[in-house]
Amino acid sequence: MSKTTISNSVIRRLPRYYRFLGDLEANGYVRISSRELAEKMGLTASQIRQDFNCFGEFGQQGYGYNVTELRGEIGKILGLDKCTPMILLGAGNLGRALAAHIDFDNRGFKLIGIFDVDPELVGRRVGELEVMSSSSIESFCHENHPIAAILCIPKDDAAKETERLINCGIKAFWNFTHYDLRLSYRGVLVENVHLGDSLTTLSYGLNTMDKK
Amino acid sequence: MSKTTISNSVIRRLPRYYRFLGDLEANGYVRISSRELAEKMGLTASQIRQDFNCFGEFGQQGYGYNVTELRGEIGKILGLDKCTPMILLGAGNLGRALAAHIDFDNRGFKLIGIFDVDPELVGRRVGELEVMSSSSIESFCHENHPIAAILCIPKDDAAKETERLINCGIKAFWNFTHYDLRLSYRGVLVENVHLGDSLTTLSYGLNTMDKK
DNA sequence: TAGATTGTTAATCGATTAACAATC
DNA sequence: TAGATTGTTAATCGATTAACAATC
Repeated sequence: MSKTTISNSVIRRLPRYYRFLGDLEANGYVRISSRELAEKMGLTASQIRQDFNCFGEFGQQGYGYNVTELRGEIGKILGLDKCTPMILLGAGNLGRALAAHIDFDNRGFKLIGIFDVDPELVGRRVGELEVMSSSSIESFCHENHPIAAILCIPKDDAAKETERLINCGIKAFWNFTHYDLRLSYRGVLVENVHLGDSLTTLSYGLNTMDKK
Repeated sequence: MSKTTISNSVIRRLPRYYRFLGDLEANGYVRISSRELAEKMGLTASQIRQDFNCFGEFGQQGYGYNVTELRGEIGKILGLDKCTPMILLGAGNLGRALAAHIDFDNRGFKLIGIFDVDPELVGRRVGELEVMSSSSIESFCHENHPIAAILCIPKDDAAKETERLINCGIKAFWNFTHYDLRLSYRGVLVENVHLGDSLTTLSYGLNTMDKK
């Protein structure tokens, strides 16, 4: 029976399931059991069945799960059949790399605008888009109604620009800023990516390893 | 009393403590109580005290914690006083952006070499370094002994290159590949960063928000 | 000394794992 | 039908929160 509230731990595992199921599909798998999937992913079969059953009954007793079907269901749960318009603030190294590197289409988004304050960068081509001046964000949003935004701007601008984007109708932030975005406007989402923190945990690991 | 095994949840919070304490220090804070820090970080005072006490007694009853001192202790725990030599594999968009964008020095690392298979990229300057040919990895490692590596290479090369780097003495991987690095060579660390998965959870959030 | 706040133990909460009846 | 594997309930484990004695 499907649950009403899904725990964060489950949500974080969904994209990974989706990814593994895609690989299995590409390798010609038609069916898979929770036991076999657990083995491949380094989880327990119990956990996998619990996770899926948060959303419905996708399997069949005695058979397992149909790979394509299950992947489709998880894709729908993740909203990957959608195509939410997204903009990027900050066309520096990282911003440009994300614009070029991320497969937005297969993750439920479409990148439709890139902005920077630096006149040197304005007009520069990044993939299919041309960097626009930050001053035109309002008019652009008024016309094109993006719903999500990537933040690749300096820490000190983050609070101000976020406020501004919320006023432009942005509802979801993918934040690469060194600023901990933790706003609680009702109905505004934040996904913080602290690459520095991630690297730091690696340093911790090496440090404690040495001491053993 | 300090614990022997530290849970992963605690470890993941350490870099964030370190970051917040840095901000506090920059803003002239000398002391802070667990209650006040909890408020700023969106945690509970209990949790903060529990976390710190995994490593020792850093506070003082009736006073709280000395900001600079506590930050220093956490920095030491994280190994930020070290300077582990690190190399980068893959000088594409993302690789170059990381090389330029990440503050390695303040996270316990030093980037000392960048490699790519593409002859077009070899010789290109990225920050202070020049991209080298992947074929010279072995000789470079033999001479310079890097301990950590960033993987920004295609998914299909990940398994092979990882193996190769382990043979060169690499002990820690910061993996941006779409490949789930989950090797269990004794004494080899992996930090997987799945940017696509992170964006996908944002899609999930928007998708479920809409349905309410 | 009185007030504040830690370090630490006990209680609660939530997530993972185990078990098993239901059923394909 | 027998074997396999799910969906789901119960048991366990771990992490978070609450409480409070110790002490600055």
